[in-house]
Amino acid sequence: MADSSRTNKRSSVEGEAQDSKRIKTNGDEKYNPYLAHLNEDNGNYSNSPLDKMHRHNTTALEASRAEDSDLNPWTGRRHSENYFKILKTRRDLPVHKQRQEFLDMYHSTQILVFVGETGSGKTTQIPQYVLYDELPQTHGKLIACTQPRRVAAMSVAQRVANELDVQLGEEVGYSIRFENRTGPKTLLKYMTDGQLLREAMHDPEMSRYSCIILDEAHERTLATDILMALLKEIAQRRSDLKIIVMSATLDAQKFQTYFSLRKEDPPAPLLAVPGRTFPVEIFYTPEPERDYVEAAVRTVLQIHAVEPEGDILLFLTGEEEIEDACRRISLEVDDMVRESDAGPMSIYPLYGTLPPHQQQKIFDKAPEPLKKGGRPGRKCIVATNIAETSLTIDGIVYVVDPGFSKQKIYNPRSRVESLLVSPISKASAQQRAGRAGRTRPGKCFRLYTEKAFKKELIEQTYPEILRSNLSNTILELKKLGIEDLVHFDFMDPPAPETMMRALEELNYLACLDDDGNLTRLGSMASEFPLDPGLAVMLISSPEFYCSNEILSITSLLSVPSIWIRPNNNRKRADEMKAQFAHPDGDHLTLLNAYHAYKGAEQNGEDVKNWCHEHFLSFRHLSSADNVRAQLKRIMEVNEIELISTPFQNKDYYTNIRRALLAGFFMQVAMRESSNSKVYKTVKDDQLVLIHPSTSVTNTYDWVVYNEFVLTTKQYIRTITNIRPEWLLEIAPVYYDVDSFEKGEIKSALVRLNEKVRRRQAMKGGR
DNA sequence: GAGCACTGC
Repeated sequence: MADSSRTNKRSSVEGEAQDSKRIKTNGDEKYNPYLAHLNEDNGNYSNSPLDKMHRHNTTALEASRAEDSDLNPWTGRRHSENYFKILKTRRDLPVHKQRQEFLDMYHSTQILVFVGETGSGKTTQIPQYVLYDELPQTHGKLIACTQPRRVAAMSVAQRVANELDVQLGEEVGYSIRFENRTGPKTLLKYMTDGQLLREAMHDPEMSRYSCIILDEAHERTLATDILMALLKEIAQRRSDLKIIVMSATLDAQKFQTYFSLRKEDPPAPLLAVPGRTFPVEIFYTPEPERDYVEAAVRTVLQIHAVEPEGDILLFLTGEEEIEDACRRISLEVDDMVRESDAGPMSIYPLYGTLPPHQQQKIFDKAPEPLKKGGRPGRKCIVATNIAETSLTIDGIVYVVDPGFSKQKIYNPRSRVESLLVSPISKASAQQRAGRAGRTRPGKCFRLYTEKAFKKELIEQTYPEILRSNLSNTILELKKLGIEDLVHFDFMDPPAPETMMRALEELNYLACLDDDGNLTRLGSMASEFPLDPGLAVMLISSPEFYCSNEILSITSLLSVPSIWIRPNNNRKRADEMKAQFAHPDGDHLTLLNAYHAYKGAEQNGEDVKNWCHEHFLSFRHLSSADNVRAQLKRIMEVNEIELISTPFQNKDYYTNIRRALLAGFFMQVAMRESSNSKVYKTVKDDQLVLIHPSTSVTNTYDWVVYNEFVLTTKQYIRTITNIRPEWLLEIAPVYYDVDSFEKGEIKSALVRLNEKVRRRQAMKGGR
């Protein structure tokens, strides 16, 4: 059956392929097979086994033959010995057995859903199967495979380049922020999902690609969700574009249903490949645990006492909890070694803000027995969710899962994103358990009851799109040409209130006009990889004669904090920070620190050392520098002037403070009353305190703040003193007195208006 | 007088 349908299609497909050969698709003669002989190192298409293959009508056998040949069909060079070694292991992967089945399905449909568990080889193999069927060199369109994380895009691209026996950056490449390793010969490109989205803003039809593979779609990152919706639309206009959605098994059906293009269409076809993992035995507690950290520590010690050799992975929710648990485990293990001859244990904390060299330590070997023939040592890693997806550690046999993680939640009413310790989902619990079975059969100890697992845990973690502020997303979608956001076909549509809040904010920022259309400012703002407020501030900054400085501040605000404050040296760190402090605000303090850093660099100092001495993060300062360079390029393209007020000019800092308001006029707070430390945010009247990390010692009546943080109390963090008159001048629409509820802020604005009017009248009278 | 789940452009 399958064979005859393939033969039937052959004629028409062949016609297409020849057509596309005649057309020079991308203006680069290297891609035109008729000119290929002019190109010495790329001229083997005419003898290549690929020549006999017909696009969208190839077989697994043909591909295998091409792969087996002495000459590399993609480069014309002789295959290395290593290539054949790798080829052999590739053919042992579970996915290999289904290559023909995959091709049959790929040929018969425009969109297909592919599920494969870890170890199936889907991320490396499927794009290569597609490559041997798409034959991109005949028509010049690329194959893209997206990943949620940069490291994955880089390492998988390297792996696949090795498998195909080509140089990374040539036929196989990757593209991530700050690094594009692709070239004119590139046929297969790994990239982050965010990067593809950014490309789409300039190429909304994604016309450079003939096939787009979305990997790890089950993670449901914001970018993946937008891409899915976008691709679903594009697919209806571009019948030549193929789409593969790759996911873990659990939610395959949801993807299938979603990717049925029209209501009357059947669900998108599904291909499933088994993974290669070992069984993991699950244990539950008979009763709910009151204190999960305590229970987790106890469980780890118990494993160490009675279970055979094998490393332990414990999931907790954050840095503090992890460091605390590590200390407690370490003390107890010392006792066990002394009292009951237990084996040694190395304990490693693991969380995202840990510097990379400390993260690397988790890959150290487990310790040797203390004496010859003694009880074996083991490794215990205490990690956040980072070990659930981003980092895989081989050798884990025991997983301890208390069932919690910190999750971002967004409250559209108060417009606050915050982190909350919440129960994980079933999918997460399953993923965590799976970490125990990567190298041999393992055990997972869940510190909750089986009933709680079945009845209380939700199936899937809510996708990010339902838990985020969408201002940035909405701006991107407008730039992508989506007019009707209300009917835009998201897999999980965000709450209308979240959308309304985003539209409202973008309207106040003048990125959208009153009809919801993208303005010139909005279009320009979308070019920057920044939140809309920051982008608008940056674009407006030449009007305040300080775009150089605002560019620096913007970069510093878009990287993690540059201030280091070690627990054992807080005082010294604070003293150092005070050296950079500007009395008027933290934004200016940041700028001072950055200028000092650049100064040290220009003086030829050892900057790493200089940062260390000044309790500044070299890592984050240099990444701010990277961001600055990228933003600067975008400014130049958009002809946004780079200017400074001379430092000697008395308005140097005033201009910067005023410029901050151009993007952050909605993030202003007024002191509740003189002699109070409590502030009230404008319009939404939240009572807040200034975050203790501030370098500002004076108490000002009006401040602009960078972020609202909800922890033990409500704080505003990174603040700068402003004059309220500036608000009337810079954001007159937002500060229209009539739009304010009755209260202190409204009265203050009324008084302010009168003052301004009096002053103008006096000027006019003179 | 706090804290920083994790990504990404």
